[in-house]
Amino acid sequence: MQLKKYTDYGLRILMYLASFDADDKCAEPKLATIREICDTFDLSANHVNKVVHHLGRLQLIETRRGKNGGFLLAKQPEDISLAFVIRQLEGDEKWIECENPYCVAMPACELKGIVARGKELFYDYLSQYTLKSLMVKAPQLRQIFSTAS
Amino acid sequence: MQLKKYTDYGLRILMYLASFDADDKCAEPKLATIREICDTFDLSANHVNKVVHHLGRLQLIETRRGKNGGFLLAKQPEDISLAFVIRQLEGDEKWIECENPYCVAMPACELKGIVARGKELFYDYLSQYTLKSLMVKAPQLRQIFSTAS
DNA sequence: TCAAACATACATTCATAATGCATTTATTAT
DNA sequence: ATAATAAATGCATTATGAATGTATGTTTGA
Ligand code: SF4
Ligand code: SF4
Repeated sequence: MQLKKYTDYGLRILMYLASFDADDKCAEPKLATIREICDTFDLSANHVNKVVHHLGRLQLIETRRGKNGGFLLAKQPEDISLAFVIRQLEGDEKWIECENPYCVAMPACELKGIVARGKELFYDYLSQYTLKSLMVKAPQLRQIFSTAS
Repeated sequence: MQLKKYTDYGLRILMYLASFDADDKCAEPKLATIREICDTFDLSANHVNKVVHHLGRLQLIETRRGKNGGFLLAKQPEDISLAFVIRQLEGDEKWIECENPYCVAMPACELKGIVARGKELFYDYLSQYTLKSLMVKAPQLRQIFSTAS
């Protein structure tokens, strides 16, 4: 019972982007690159590669190929729901798998419903937070990110 | 992000015991055995063995070795909290691991706290349910369990 | 046309849940 | 006493999926 690193990596990437996004309002924000993220967080380039691609497909970031390419937030931080991000990156599977193999208790089991509602409660709770909620210490984050090797 | 089968097996065992427990109030309830559980749910004997042992250590069931041995509920179903059972069987690790390897964002990261509170919210929600909550269809469960090969 | 950057596909490694096997210990009916 | 039964315990193995690695393709700007 733990979030995948994959999911957390996605959130780190968004936090990274948002922390610099807040920097200059009007100007076109500088694009970040996979290399940059890997250097900052000391992560595997290929893993980050996939997460970035995923975030792109989710339209949370805009990716640009080619020289001087990279990616940037496609929305305002306050419009990026943590519930959405985590649900999508994590996958939305049931927290208990009752088929596969089939459980005889199924027809009369209250448990699966209780756990399913617990899961929804977790996401409901997360839905009150956005990427902006993670930016209360944006200057410190920016400081950390820009000094990290 | 899914509960371990191990955890679900534990809950099935408790449900099994409770469903028959409700049967006769005053008489010493019949003991269930690992073999019985395995036959009913079509599970691996050794896996169930471990879960039963764990439930015993948690004082949720009383185990008896030797001929005519087995196990039975050590408490009333209404005194067995689902939050406790799931937390114990599942293990109580953090849902995001920020050390191992160490994440540079740590000092300024709001995310870890948000997720940790979400986890607690999940368990708070579960704490309003007990094994008895799973017994609303006890007769049907008993029916299923007694007819399952 | 070259180099930089993401896109894509596939292969491999690693962690751990899940399962299997063997033996020991306790209990009780015979 | 003894044999049968059932849980306790320890260790080995397998299966699954996350995590990571390798390779190549594609787009884009200088
Ligand atoms: S016991 Fe209930 S929750 Fe668990 S597998 Fe069976 S039906 Fe699903
Ligand atoms: S980003 Fe925050 S939650 Fe994720 S690992 Fe780093 S400190 Fe922990």
